[in-house]
Amino acid sequence: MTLTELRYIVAVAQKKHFGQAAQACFVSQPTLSIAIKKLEQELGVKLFERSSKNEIHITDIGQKIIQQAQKVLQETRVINEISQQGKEPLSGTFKLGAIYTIGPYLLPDLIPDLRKKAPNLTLIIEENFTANLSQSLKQGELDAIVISYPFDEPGIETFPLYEEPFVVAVHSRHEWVSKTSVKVNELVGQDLMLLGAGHCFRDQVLQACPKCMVDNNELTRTLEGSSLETIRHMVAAGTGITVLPCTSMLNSQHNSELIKIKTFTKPQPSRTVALAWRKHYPRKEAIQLLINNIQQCCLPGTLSIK
Amino acid sequence: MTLTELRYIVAVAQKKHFGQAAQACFVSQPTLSIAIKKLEQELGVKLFERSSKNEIHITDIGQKIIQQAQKVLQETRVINEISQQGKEPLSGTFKLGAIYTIGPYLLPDLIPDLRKKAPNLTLIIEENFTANLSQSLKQGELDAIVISYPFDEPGIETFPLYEEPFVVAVHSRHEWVSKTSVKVNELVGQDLMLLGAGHCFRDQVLQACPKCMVDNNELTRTLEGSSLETIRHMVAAGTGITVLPCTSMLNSQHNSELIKIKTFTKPQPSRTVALAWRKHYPRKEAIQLLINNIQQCCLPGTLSIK
DNA sequence: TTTTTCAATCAATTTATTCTATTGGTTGAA
DNA sequence: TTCAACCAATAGAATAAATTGATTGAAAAA
Repeated sequence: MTLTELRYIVAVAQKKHFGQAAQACFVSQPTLSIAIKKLEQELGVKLFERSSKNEIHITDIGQKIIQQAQKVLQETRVINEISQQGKEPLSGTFKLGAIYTIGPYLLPDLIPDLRKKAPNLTLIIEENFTANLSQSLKQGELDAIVISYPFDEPGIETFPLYEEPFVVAVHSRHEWVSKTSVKVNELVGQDLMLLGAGHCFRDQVLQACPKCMVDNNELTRTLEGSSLETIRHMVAAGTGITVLPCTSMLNSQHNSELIKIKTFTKPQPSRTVALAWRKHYPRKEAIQLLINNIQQCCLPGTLSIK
Repeated sequence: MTLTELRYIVAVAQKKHFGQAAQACFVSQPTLSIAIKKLEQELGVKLFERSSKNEIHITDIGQKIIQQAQKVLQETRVINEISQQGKEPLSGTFKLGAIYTIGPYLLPDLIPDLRKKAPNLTLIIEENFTANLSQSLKQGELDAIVISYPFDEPGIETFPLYEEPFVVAVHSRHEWVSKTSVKVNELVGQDLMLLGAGHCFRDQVLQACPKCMVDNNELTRTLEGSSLETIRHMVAAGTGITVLPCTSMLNSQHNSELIKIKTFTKPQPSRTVALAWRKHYPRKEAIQLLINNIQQCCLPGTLSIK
C-alpha cells in the first residue's frame, strides 16, 4: 500500500471515472488502473465496480476503505504542516541550560532580548551544575548550555562568549573598603565564604587562590546547597567576604549599600563563559542568535565594575 | 513522502540507531539512510541529529513529525483491518430492494432465514416501484432488487426466482364463492380494485385481462397510493374484488374469514419474480445466497394455494 | 597512534513506475 | 444488425526509483 495508491482511489471515488481521476492525479489512465488493481490485490478486496458506460460504483467495503484512505491522507497533510511550521529555525522551543552562577544574572537580560529578536522561539530554561547540564545536553534534553571553561566533552562544540573577572565582595565596614584593589593572596586569612562542591565557580576561585584551598578547613566556609545570592546576603550581614563573578554585580537590584566590591589587582583572576551545544545540532541559526544576544547583553564595557 | 519513509523514521526513533533500524525494517543501512535523507529534504526539516558514537537524537520538530507519522501508519493499519473484515463476502451490509407487491410477503420469511445463513450480513431493505428501484440499483444505492419480469436494463443482470400465479380475492359472501376457478374474462363487469400507476402488478393484471383496461373508467377502481393490504381489507369489507399475486396469501396472518381466494382457470395469469443486480457487482456469493434463500422461501409447492 | 563504530557515499543492479498504443467489452445510434 | 464512441484493461518499451555490497569519512575509544 502506498500513499499514491490511496490518492488514486480517492480520486476515482470522487470522479467516478478512471480517466478523469487519472487526469486529476496527473498520470495516465493505465497508471491509475494498474495502481488500483495492485492495491485491490494487496487488500484482497474489490474497491470499485467497473463497467464501460460511465458507471463506476464504489463497493460497500470500498466506501469504508476510501473513507479511511482520506483520513490517512489528511494525517499526512498534517506532517507537511508541522514541517512547514518548523522550517523557521527560530521557532519552536529551545531548551537552554545555564550554571547556577550565571543563570540568575544573564537570563533576566537575555530572555526579553531574545523575545524581541525571535518572537516565535519559546525558551525553556534550566539551571544546574555543569555536570548535570552537560549530561542533559548530551542526551538531547537541552539544546544548548551556558557554562564556563574549562569544558571539553566529546561531540560537544563550544564558543567563548565573554570573560568575566572575579571581584571581591566585602561589607561596607570591612577593612578593605578603602583599598583600590585586592591581591589574590590577601584572601588567605579572611573569612572567605564559597559555594559547595559541584559549583564550578568554587573550583575556579580556589584555583585562582590555591592557598585558600590549603586552609580550607580552617578559614574558608563552604556553603553547601547555597547560592551566590545567599552568600551575598551573608556578606551584607558581615559574616565574611566572598569572591563573585563580576556579572553578578551588573544588575542594580543586586547592589546593596552594605556591600562594597573590590577588583583584584592584575593579573585579575577570571573565567571564560561559553555556550556549548552538540556538534551536529541542526539549528545553527538559533545557536548563532544566542551567541550574538548574549554577547550584546555582556558588552566588554559593562563588565568593568566600578 | 511515502509510507515506507514514515516507517523508517519511526524505526530510527525507536532504535536510535540507523543500522538497527534498517535491520528492523529488513533493508540495508544505506537504503534507510537515503530514504530518510530524501524525506528530510522533501520536508525541509532535519528530523535526526546524527553523530558517530551511538548518539542519535531526535529533533524537536522531528519528534512531532514522528508522532504524526505513527498516527498515519496506525490509520493505514485500519485500512488493512477493514479489508480483512470485508474479505468474507457474506459480511457487511447488503441493501436489498423489492417492489411493493413482493416485499411485504417475501421479506418476513426471507430475513430471518438469511440471518441464520449469514449472521454477519446486515440487510437493509427498501420497498419502492420498479422504476425507482432500478434507478437506485444502477446508482449503486442498492446491491440487488427483487422485481418481476419484464425487466431489461443495460448493465443489469437478472435471474428468475419463481413464477407466481395470480389469484382472485373475493368477499366470503361473493357470488363466486362456490366457483372452483375463475376465467380471466369474468373479471370484466366486476367491482375490480387495482393499485395505482407505477405498480407493475397493476400493469400485469391489466395485461392479463385487457378488457378490464378498456373499461377502466367505469368498472375498475384504481386506488392510488394504496397497497395490496389496503385493497385486501376493502375486499373483506365487501367493497369489491381484486387480483393478488399468490405469494400474498402464503402467510396465514394475511388470511381472513371474510376473504375467499379463487384461482384462475388455466392458462393462469402469472408473473415471474426475479432478482436483479449490476453486472459487475463483486459480491457474487451474496447474490447466490439470496437466490438460494428466496427460492427456498417460495418452493413451488407452497405457491399452489388452496 | 590504531582500532572501532556508525552513517554517508558510490557504483551497479534490480525493481517499480509510467508512458503510448492497443485491445476487449459495452452501449447507443444509424 | 452494424457501426461508432466510450471506457477500462492490457502489452511492451522507456524511464525513474529503490536497493545493495563495498567503501569512505568522521569521531571516539583503546
